[in-house]
Amino acid sequence: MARTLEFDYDTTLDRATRLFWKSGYAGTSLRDLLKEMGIGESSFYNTLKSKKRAYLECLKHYNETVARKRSKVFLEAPTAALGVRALFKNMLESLDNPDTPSVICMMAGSLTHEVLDEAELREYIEGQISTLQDKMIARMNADKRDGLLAAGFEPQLVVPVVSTYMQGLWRMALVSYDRSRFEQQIEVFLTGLGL
Amino acid sequence: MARTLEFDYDTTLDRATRLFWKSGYAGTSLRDLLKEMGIGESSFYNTLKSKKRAYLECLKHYNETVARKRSKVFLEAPTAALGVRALFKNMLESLDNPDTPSVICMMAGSLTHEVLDEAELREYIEGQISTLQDKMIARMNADKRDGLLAAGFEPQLVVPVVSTYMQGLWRMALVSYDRSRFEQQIEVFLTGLGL
DNA sequence: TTCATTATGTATCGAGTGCTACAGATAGTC
DNA sequence: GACTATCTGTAGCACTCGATACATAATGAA
Repeated sequence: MARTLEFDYDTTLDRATRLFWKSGYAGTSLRDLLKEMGIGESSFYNTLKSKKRAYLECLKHYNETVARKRSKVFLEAPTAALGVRALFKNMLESLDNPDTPSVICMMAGSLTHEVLDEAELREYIEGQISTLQDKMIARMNADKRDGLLAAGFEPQLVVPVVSTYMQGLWRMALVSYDRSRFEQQIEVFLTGLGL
Repeated sequence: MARTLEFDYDTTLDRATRLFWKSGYAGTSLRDLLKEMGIGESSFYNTLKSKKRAYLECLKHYNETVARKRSKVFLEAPTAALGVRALFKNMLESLDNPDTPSVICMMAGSLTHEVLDEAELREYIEGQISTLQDKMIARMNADKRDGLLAAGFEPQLVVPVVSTYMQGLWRMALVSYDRSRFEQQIEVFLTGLGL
């Protein structure tokens, strides 16, 4: 009934995601984006509606790929404590991997001044963070019942701390990253919390 | 011998600082800046040299005022442990204070993608962070000798963790801030580290 | 006063911004 | 082929960006 899309949407979105991830929202111009995606303005505004919406779409795509793997890494570990450790290990591997677009997680990188003005984006990020936190809390509570975590250990209090600390690590990596130092401080952090 | 400045440099820089602090580097246009400062292009480029240099100058100004008070808050506490607690309290007060330009510390807010491309800025931030960390470590070591901190407590390992966690808190506050929740997780964090 | 020096206001630069209008190309339906 | 519907390339929109050119105004030393 009508003309078909000439480009593959998923591939294109993936490329856009890598660019946004690397340079952030403000640091990525529409021209850069189009060049990377290999499409023209018309195709862009036809599928995605604006730059802002495109960013949100890319962030969702990021979550369904990279971030999804992370939560899988956590959930598939034999215990919650090991799961948290696996999360940090995954983070360090990402930092060491030269193929990673940016030194910072796209979700973490999205927590900027600009976010405050974009309600939809902020709410999405907020939701994603709390969803992951809930998964971690649930898993820890299960471990607690199984006696894998101390009776005094309180997941709903500890998890936000872990989550917040990770945000900090992503940021710190921007200014100076040294694997062994990071491993060292992560160890201090985790043992302090009883993980 | 020559014409004198018609505006007060310090006042003007202070205004610029508050604007940069509030909206970030990319989020602040030169026009906004000039309007807030109450000067023209000529005066701006005569004293500060470029927008980038202006931002760095403002960040330094921020450190000499706001951040300086913070480190004072830490150093003047009776013990290092109380000093760290005072730091977090100061942070919460800043978050609660409606007169604070931004919900995020300007130093923390400067840790963005853009920073990576600006060597001078990055090095400055790096230096400031490690300077504060060194002060904290020194103070803790003194407390340790005085028996105010456990013998097993290792300042050079713990301080980076505290520093990183604070960065994370500033970021988290951007998306959702609740004082009592923050107090709660800070308490969990600190007691875990033995502070 | 003369003069060099610096400060300021105005106008504008060229480049880049996100975005849109519009004509033409491509598809399925009749 | 005619018709409708969607896609795409090109050109350009109105605007903002950071930065600059230049004439003019103020200052103090000679």
